[in-house]
Formats: sequence, structure tokens, C-alpha cells
Amino acid sequence: MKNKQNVSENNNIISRKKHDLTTQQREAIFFGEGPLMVVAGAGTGKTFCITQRVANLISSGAANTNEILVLTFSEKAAQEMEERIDIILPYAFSDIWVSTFHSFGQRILRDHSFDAGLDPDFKVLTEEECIVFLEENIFKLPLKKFRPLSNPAKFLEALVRLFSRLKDEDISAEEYKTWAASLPQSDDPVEIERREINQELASVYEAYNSLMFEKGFIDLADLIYLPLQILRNHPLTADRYRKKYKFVLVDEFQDTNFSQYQLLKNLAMGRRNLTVVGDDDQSIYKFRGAAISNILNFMDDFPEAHQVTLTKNFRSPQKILDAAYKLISHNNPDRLEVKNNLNKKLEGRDDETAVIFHKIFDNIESQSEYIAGLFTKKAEEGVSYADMAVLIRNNRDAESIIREFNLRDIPFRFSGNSGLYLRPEIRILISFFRLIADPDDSLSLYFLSGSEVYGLNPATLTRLSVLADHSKKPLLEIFRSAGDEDRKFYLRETDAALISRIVSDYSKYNDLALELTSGRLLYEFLRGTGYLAKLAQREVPHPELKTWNISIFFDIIKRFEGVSDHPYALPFIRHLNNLMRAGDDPAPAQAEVETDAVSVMTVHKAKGLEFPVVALANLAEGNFPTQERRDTFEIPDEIIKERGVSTEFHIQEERRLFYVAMTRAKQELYLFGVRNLGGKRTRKISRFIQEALDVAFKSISVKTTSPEEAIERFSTPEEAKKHVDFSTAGISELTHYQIDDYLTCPLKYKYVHILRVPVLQHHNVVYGKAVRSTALEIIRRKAAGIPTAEHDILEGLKREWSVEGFLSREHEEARFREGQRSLKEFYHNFTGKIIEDDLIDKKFRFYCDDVKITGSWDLLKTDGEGTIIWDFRSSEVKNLETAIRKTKDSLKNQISILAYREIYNTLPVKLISHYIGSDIQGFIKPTDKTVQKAKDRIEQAIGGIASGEYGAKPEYYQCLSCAYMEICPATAKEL
DNA sequence: CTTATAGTGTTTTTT
DNA sequence: ACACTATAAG
Repeated sequence: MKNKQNVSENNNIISRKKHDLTTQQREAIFFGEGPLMVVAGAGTGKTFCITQRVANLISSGAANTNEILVLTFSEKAAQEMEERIDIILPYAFSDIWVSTFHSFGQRILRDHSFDAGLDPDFKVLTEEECIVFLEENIFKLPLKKFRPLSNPAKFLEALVRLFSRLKDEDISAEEYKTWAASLPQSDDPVEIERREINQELASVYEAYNSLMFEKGFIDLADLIYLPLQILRNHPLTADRYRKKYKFVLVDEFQDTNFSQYQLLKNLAMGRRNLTVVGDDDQSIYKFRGAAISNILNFMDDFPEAHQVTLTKNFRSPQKILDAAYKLISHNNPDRLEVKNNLNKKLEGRDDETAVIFHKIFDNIESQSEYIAGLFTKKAEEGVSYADMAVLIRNNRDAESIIREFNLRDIPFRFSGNSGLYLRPEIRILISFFRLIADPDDSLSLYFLSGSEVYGLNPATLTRLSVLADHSKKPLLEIFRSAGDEDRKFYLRETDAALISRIVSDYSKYNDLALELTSGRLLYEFLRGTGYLAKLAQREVPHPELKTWNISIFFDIIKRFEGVSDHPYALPFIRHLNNLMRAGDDPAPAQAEVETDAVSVMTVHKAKGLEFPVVALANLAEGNFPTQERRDTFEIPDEIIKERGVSTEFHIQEERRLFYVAMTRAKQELYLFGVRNLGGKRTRKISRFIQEALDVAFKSISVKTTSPEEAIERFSTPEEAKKHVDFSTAGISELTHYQIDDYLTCPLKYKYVHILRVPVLQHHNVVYGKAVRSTALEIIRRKAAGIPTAEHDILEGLKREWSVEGFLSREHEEARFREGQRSLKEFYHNFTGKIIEDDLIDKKFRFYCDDVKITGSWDLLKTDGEGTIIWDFRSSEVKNLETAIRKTKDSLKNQISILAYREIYNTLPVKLISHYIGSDIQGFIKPTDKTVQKAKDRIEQAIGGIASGEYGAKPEYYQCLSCAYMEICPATAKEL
């Protein structure tokens, strides 16, 4: 994959060869034995220097081709480096080992798995695979605090991240454990908790490692960590490697983590022929462990090292470099320039035509329009699209720009890196597998039937799924009987034929699933249904892109089949479901394989590239620089090995990122600030514009959203408006569930309450229902004077229980025990309060805008002061504050209070939410305001439902936990 | 000045 | 869900 940038850089080599090398370059290239640090600023020909140095070491006879090790970070960089060396030394036959840190580590491990006590056929798991692996073994881990039964997997992601960071920091389980055990035992509750947490984390770390080892699994960080241990503990092996590699060269040294640096030092021990090339100002990978201290303190470890600074820049005009320099100087004194007393000021070309321009916009839309206009104009002036780029901080910043480019037919290439599973064509495949694995998975059948493959009429589909819901039967069964007695459903002939085809297809592939591996089965499905032919004959939109994505999906199947003993559909979809839940999210195919297209990409992606025209977009505080976010678990300061980290670290890192962005520009640099990023609040302009350009911005104090914009935000997307729904006219009764669902997302309401697309119950719902109704039963008996024995509690809970949705047998049992415990506690602590006059599980109804609102109060207690409404919940709650907050926020509670006022014409004195398991009580003191709030929310829902507005309201967190996420068009990624 | 409430954003990526 | 900030109210 060669893009234009590579080509133009290659041209540079050739042209640069003709000219003289700079003195600095010469110094780096022709330096002989001993440690060498090359501080190579942006655009100073860093890669050129490394490759030339390698060539020189060989041609001068200092080393043979197989005695040089060159390490890079990315596969792409390694490949580029190798190609360039091949050009200079065509006779070397790629004997030189240019590889990434990870593949180098993997090779050591393959050759010496015995030394590490590791299965020679070890498999490297991705982060998501590690999470899935832990989830499968979650009850084998010594977890307590960090395995809440309501969501046992909650902390797994954070744990896996912590373990990976620990390995980056070269901290063994033993070391962590010893440290945690050595923490003083004091009476201070803060200290007690700290000790408990760290002891739990340390022992889980240990258990994780041995569990992985047993299965022959290692994680990505192990690819560095384990080889390091081998070199340390096996002097003979280490000696072999040290003898083998006379010279070690490292690219992007500023991005190495602590363990990688230890590995390097170990390899270079003795000869000390270590060349590190890097730029502290371009260190931007802290989040994956990069220790900038490695480069900042290199001279402490290698005091005799020769230092070369490359300052001649071959890319940018002086004007741009000066601005970038002004910006990065704000990181002083935590820079090499200050620490090692260097001069890193880059010297570029003097160019009067160079441009640095900044502009501030009120909102992202006007910014996008402006960029599109600017790029169109440039294109008309003869600049090719491929020479222009929009650089952004976050992938989502691309959205509005892409929309505008699409609108104006500007060719672009967006290098996003996620969203494959959200593509509609991939959802089809996943639905297919899910249906095969579980014929009762009506959600998948619903999606599949309506998809491009079958294209069943939506109205028919709706009628049938409502029917399925009413009769509590799976949709597939309804489909089957629809074929038998089509008269009964008044199906159109074409629909009836299609449905019977879907049913017979299902049986066909269900049978095939027993014989064929998952990949073969999928292929048969695509071919047999004619979807493959549709794609080939371009009968559907974007056929090439879809085909490309489907082939990526086949690669994922292949990876699974390669490691599984049972490469069939059932285990595959189980595995895929787990991976998706763990956050696996691979990149789809590039939207357009255009040669001449504008690049839209994150700054991280753009590192190492260059473009004549660069626009930096969405420059606002909180976006670039981003708000700092801490990991759930952080390595304690006492055992962390990176030295001297400044408190300003986060802003400094963001500033370096900005520096990287600015120095991509070869000719023109545009900095675009935005005041409103789509939220209600106005933001400050990024401080980096001011730091780079010395311009000041008035901070506009309060510019809240205009009323027009606020209304606009609530409007339904055009498409959804088109078909106003048939089933809305008769809306006459609502429960708090319905209102809540509608307010969360109108489309979710439609799926649940109109289309009735059935989904599996979540285990927390099962648990909650069972515990709550048993609790109500207990107090009902008390009020009626019937005693309750312990086995009554057990029987009650059993009766209400169902096995749906639990992670495993162990999980279900643990949850059941927890329910029993909670109810016993409830029985002992609460039943005493119950008297005969109390009202239990009392139903209510009242009217709001002619709609009947129904519900029930769990318990009403009235005395001289007035009435208290009691509400019972089974969810876990940590402390009083969260209980109070949740109680106040709860729509159900607000409606309970409103109902009381409507019926008894007076306010209840109090509403108390009793959290059964935690024995904590949140409360509300109702006021007219509470009632008004409830009314407003109900009216909002009624208004929306009555006018048939069911447009999706996608929101990050809500969507994550939404059962319909898989089929929702709003989360689909189309391009 | 303190406290309650409303609003806001949930990254970047290597094998 | 949760952590954090800005703003309004007291």
C-alpha cells in the first residue's frame, strides 16, 4: 500500500542524495562505535539518517548485514525502512533485521519459549480476547471488591489495562504483591482501603498470569516483558543475542516504554552500540505506556554517548516552524533542549508564499462549510486533493467534515479505525449466525428478514412481530405458521412466499451448520440466498465497499477457526458476541480507494506524514487539548519506575500532539477554532492557537444555545418523519416504563412498545423482579398477620426466579444466594415496621392530557404527619449520596408522587427508596416543583408519542446498554 | 463565599 | 453511570 506521501518522500531521498548532507546528518550517519543519541526534529530526515547509517555500517565493514538490528514501532514503519535500505543496498538481500518491537519479542519467545516455561505454540491474545478469557474464568479469580454481582465483568477491562501497564513498567506480580503486603496496617480507613485494593489487584494479577500461562496464552505486553525476563534470567541466551547484534538502532525512541528500554539496554550491554533516534517533542503515546523519561534521561544511562541534533528541516517554511517552536517552548523546562542544553530550533526554507492562517467559527457546521469551500478553491487553483489534509484530535471530529465533503462531492479518505460490526452488511452476517445459534433470537430474525438479503415488507414484519409478542412465541414460529395458514393473516402473496422462503432457508442452513465450518456455512448462505450475486451485479448500493467489508469479516472467522477445536457456527457466534461485548471494534474497509482524495485523519495517524495544505479543525478547550482522564486503576507511585513526571504532564502531551500536527504542513497551515461543538455550552478557543500565533481571544462569556437551535435539536430526522406510525392513534394508557423508554430514546420506545421486537431479559431484571416481588409478598403476609419462615423466603424467590441472561451457572448461583441474603436481611430489619393499616402494592391511575397513567405504590404508610410512599429496589448502591441522587432522578418516583397528589389532592410527606440488598434508603421531600417536573416529562413523552415521532436519539451511554443496539439504524455506520 | 443544580463528555493505538 | 465543571441561587 503505497500512498502519495511515500512516493514523494522517496523522491526526496534521491534529490537529497544529489545535494550534500548537512554536517549534522553526516555526524550521525558516519559515527562509529558506541552509544549515539540522535535528536531528530520533525522533518529533519530521521528515517533517511537511520537507513544511511545502516548502509554505512555495512559498507564500511563495521558490521555484516545480519549483525544489525533496527527496531521500530509500527509494521508500516518497519516495512518502509526495509524498502529504503533495499534501495540503497540492493545486494543486502534484506538480511538486516528490521522489525517492530513486538515481532522481535515474539521471535525471541518462539525460539526460547522453553526458557520462559511457555507453551511453544503460545497464542497472543488481543486486549479484547484477554477480557473474554477472563470473563470465562471470572469465578476462578480471587476477586471480591471488583466483581459486583450485578455486573461481574465491570472491571475486567480496567484490570486488563492495569496488567498491561504493569508489564510495560516491568513490574512482576511478585513485586506488586510484596509491596501491597508491606503496606502498614493502620486504623485509618483510607489506608485500610488502599491496602485491600492493592492486595486484591496484586493477587488477581498473579492469578491472571498463571491462568493465561496454563492455556498457552500471552498478552501483547508479554511480547516485551517475557523476552526481557529471558534475557535477565538466562545469561547464556542473552549473551548469544548480544554477540549476534553488533549494532542496535531504534526509531521513535521517545515512544518506548520502560520495559522496551530495559530490553534495549540489555541487548546493548557490553558493546554499547546503541543508536537511539527520536524527538522528545513528538512523544505522544503515553496512553500506551511511552515513557518520555527514557529519552530525557538517556544521557544518565549512557554518559559517554555522542549527541547529535538535527535541525535542518526539509519540509516546512520557516514561518510555520517558528510558530511551532513558540508553541512547544511552553513545555519548558521539561524538554531535552533545556535539560541537555541543546538547540532544537528548526531551520526551514524561507518562503514568502507560506501561509499560517487562523479563524474562529461559531459552530462546527460553518467550520465544515468553510473548509469545504477553501479546499474547493485550492483544487481549482491546481492543488491536488491528495495534497490536502484535515487533521483532528478525535475520530468523531470527522463527522461534520465528512458530511460536508459528501455534500460537495469532494473526494476524501477518512482513516477511522472502528465500526466494522456496525456496518449494515456485517450486521446481516452477525444476525444470520445468531439466528442459527438460537432460533428464538427474534431480534436477529427481525433484522435479517427486513435486510437487503430478503427485503421483507416492513408493515408485514411489524404485524408479525406484534403477533409474536402477544402470543409469547418466537418470531420464527409465527413465520412458520404464517406459511401454513396465510389466509388467517391476510398476507400478500409475495410476502407469504418470501416468508416461507425465509423459513425454509433457516432449516436448510440450520442443517448445514452441523456439517460445515462457520466460514463455509456463511459462504453458502451468501451464495444460496443470492446476496453474493446481488453484490456482484451491483444491485445494491456500495457493492464494492460491502464486499470488501464482508471479506474482512471472513478474516475474523479465519482467526477464530485457526485456534478453535470446534470451528463451527455455534462456538463462533458465542466467541464473537463475547468479543463485541468486550469492546472489540475493528476497522471497516476504507470508504473509497481514491488516489486523489483529501485525507481526513487523527493527528496520531498523521504522525510521520506530510501534506502541502494542512487544516487543523475543532480547536476548542476540552477537545484539543482534551480533558484529562485517569485510568480506573493506576500503578501506585511507589512502584512506578518512570522518573520525574511533571504535574503538567497531560497538557504537555497534548501540546506535543499539537506540535506534531503543525509540523505536518509543507506550505499552508490553517488553524480553525470553534466556539460551539454541538453542546449547549460555549467553549473557550484552544489555548494552543494563542501559544502558537500570539493572538488573544476574548472569551465570550455566556452564549447559550439560541431557542431556535434548542428546538432544532429536538426535531426528528427527516427520514423518520416520513412514515408517521399507524399504531399511535390509539395511545390512551402509559406506564412509567413506557414514558421512561420514550424519553430515553423514541426509537427504543418504538422497538419495545410498538414493534415489540422481543429480546432476552437482562439478568439484573430477572433478579430485580424476583427479589422485589418476594419482598412485597413478605410484607403483605406481615400486614395480614401471617408469619414468614426462612424456607418461605427461599420458596418465594425460587418461584419468581428465571435462568435467563446469567453469565454462567456460578454467576446465577451467586446471585441467587445474594438474593436470599438480601431478603433475610430485609425480613429482619424491615417487617417490624409493617402494621395492618399499611397499603401494600396499591395500584393507581390518573389522567394527564387525556392519557391514562397507571402504576403502583409498593407501600403507603400514613400517620398523623401524612403519608410516606415506600419504593423497593434491589440494585446495588454504594452509599447514601448515590441512593439519594438516584431516588431523586427516578421518573418512577416522580410519577408516584404526582399520582398521589392527583388522587389525594395533597403531597405525600416523603418518598423513600429502600435499597434491599444494601439496606440504604434514599428519599425525596416532595414539593410542587417535583410534581411539575414529573408533569413536564410525561407531557413531553405524550406529545412525542401522539405525533408519532420515533426518531432515534442516540446517546453514547444509553446506546451502549440498549438491547436494540445491534439493529438500530442510528448506530449503524454508513459512508 | 458556599451549595445545589444543570450540563457535558466519554481519546489517541501497537501484533 | 460517573466524574467533572459552570452557573444560579442563597
